[in-house]
Amino acid sequence: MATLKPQLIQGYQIGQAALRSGVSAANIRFYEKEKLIAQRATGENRYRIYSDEDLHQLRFIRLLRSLDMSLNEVRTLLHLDLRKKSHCQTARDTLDDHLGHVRTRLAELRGLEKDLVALRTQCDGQGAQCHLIEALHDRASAEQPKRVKSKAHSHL
Amino acid sequence: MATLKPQLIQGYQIGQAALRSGVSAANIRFYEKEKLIAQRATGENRYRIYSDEDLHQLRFIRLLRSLDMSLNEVRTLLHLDLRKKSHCQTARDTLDDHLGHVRTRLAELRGLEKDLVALRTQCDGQGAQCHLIEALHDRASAEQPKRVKSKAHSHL
DNA sequence: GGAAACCTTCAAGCCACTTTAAGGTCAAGC
DNA sequence: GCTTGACCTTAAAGTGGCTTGAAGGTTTCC
Repeated sequence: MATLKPQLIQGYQIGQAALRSGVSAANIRFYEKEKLIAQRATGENRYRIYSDEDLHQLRFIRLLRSLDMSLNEVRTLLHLDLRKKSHCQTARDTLDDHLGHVRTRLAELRGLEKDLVALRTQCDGQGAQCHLIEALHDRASAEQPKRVKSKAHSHL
Repeated sequence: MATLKPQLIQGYQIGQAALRSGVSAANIRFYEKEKLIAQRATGENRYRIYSDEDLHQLRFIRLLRSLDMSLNEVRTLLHLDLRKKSHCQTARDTLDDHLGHVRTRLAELRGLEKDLVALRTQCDGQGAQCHLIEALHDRASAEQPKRVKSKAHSHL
């Protein structure tokens, strides 16, 4: 059982930081390697030590990732200075861009759902009236090879 | 410029198969390696040759992929016999499973959209009234590290 | 002093491809 | 016959955002 131990004077070891930030230890190391967070390995035994501010940054990253932003978008937002007008603009643009990606993907998925529901009606579940597989093959025959998959932000 | 050349007596080379199926040549080779399609390299010069039936199968795979099914789901559906009742059941289950994934992802994305729109209102675009970055940091502080990312079908 | 529970690095695996490198084959034109 | 260029071949590495595993070091408790 992983538990929340009392804070050390110097800070939290990676396991506690993981527990308290919701970012796994391996993932924290990964973010460090990707330079999303600073290196925190200290001298003596090479254990990483994190402060409450570090925890905040980890939660911030987790929030942006939960909004499905890419690590590059996260990187952009991480280095913003609240006071600069140009940085406000950057934040807004990043958010707008991302909202665009999400809406595009939403439209695609709604189309998918419609297609799948339509296919689903081809099968009554009893076997006697199942034209599902035929329907799939018919569609394949009817398909014209025009479309190109959009690859940007396909992780959505 | 890639064009539709007349069919060879024996069939299509991989480039023509790609053009006519909508699956890229490299991807066709990849599907062969993954055993979604049979090996088609012939004797003399080791060029692959595809028949119209092969093209149909490629289009079938492309259709299922455009419905965002995983290669494993595609594999399942590829080997079904239309006449067997149990296979109808399998097809139906696969489709239902997949519909479930799509709907889950749709719900997630709708939540994301809502969150992003809410954040977006924090910025008026003039800089003077921008609380976007503060809002993001406030959220990070408020977040409780409970959630676990669902990894199954995360490609949706 | 020994076991459990931490921590470390480095490498590989996941998915569905795409891209690159280095080279073989073939038809047309000179 | 020789070149040019458009095909084709394989194998390997890159993409993104992680997770998992191996092999070992450290710390703490009994």
